[in-house]
Amino acid sequence: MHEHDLLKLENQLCHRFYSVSNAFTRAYRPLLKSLDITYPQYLVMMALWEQDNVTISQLVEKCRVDAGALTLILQKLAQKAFIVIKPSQHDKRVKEVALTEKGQATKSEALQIPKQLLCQLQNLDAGEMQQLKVLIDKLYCELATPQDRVAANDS
Amino acid sequence: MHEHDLLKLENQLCHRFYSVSNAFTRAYRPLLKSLDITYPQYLVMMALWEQDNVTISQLVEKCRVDAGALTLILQKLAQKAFIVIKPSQHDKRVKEVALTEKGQATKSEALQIPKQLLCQLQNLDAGEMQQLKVLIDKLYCELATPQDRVAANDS
DNA sequence: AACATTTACTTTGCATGCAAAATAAAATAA
DNA sequence: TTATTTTATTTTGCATGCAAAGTAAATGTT
Repeated sequence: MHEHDLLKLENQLCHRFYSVSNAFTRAYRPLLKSLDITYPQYLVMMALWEQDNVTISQLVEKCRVDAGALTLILQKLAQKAFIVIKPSQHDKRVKEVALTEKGQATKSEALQIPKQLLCQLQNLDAGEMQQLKVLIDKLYCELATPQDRVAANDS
Repeated sequence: MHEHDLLKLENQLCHRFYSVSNAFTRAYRPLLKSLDITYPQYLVMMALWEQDNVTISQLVEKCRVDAGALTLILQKLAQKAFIVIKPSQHDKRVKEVALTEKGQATKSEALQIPKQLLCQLQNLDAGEMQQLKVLIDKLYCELATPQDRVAANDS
């Protein structure tokens, strides 16, 4: 590859991730509409369905959502009565996030979402899907800042 | 995989793209700082370095940036004197985007960017990089809306 | 105990990303 | 030609993503 080609868009891995990530958000939007949540809010809900009663910093680590943005996301999920946010008893700095009954109940509806999306990805077989996951995880570990990397390896 | 696992974050391809895409943006920021441009602005500049004097809709298609957002991005690149935007002679609806001398000259500086970023990705060999690109392109074709897909196949 | 430091979040300011509505000009139809 | 429709781009309103500054509470230090 000539030096000149280094700046071509089609050679950029980053541009592929940019395109696909945005495409995912657009693809999820109609599926999430009936739940009345956005894609980042969906990430948070998935984390909570997997493990309830967690702190905000645990959500930041698991969802890889910006902490500042998460403050607003959680406020909106609380407004919609999916979650409740309460200060921790032991440490007043810490806030704990818990699913409400509505939040828990929504999980069964949400189970349809991945199924519907997978229908749009018939082109990729399970093996390719797995390959992608492995390669992307490898990529993330190198790309993430040192702090992020520590968090990623812990999980 | 149990139905229950369908909603686990670690099983979501979308979350991987979300994480990596954001990580790319953060990784590029310090490299782009000396050029005084943001990551989306960099995408537009790469497109222009590859082909100058293009219309806005051509940039939308090539960069896969939202048209509404592109209006602002182009305004900022014009403010910084990287580009000039002028209405087309033949069709007053169309606007043509052209690099200024400064915009052209910046290309040689920008050549350092991909090199610096690749240094952070030593973990992936050329073969894995290529695999990733192929798989992601395949994914994009399925994920993109019908309109997007037409555009992707044209290029 | 009093001060400095670290930690967990929130706030702020700026830059998109996105859908949907709005504009203006060109192409078509009647 | 006039009315209708399509096309290219912009505007609007809302939701992040991000770095950096700000807060308040817990820890550590002297």
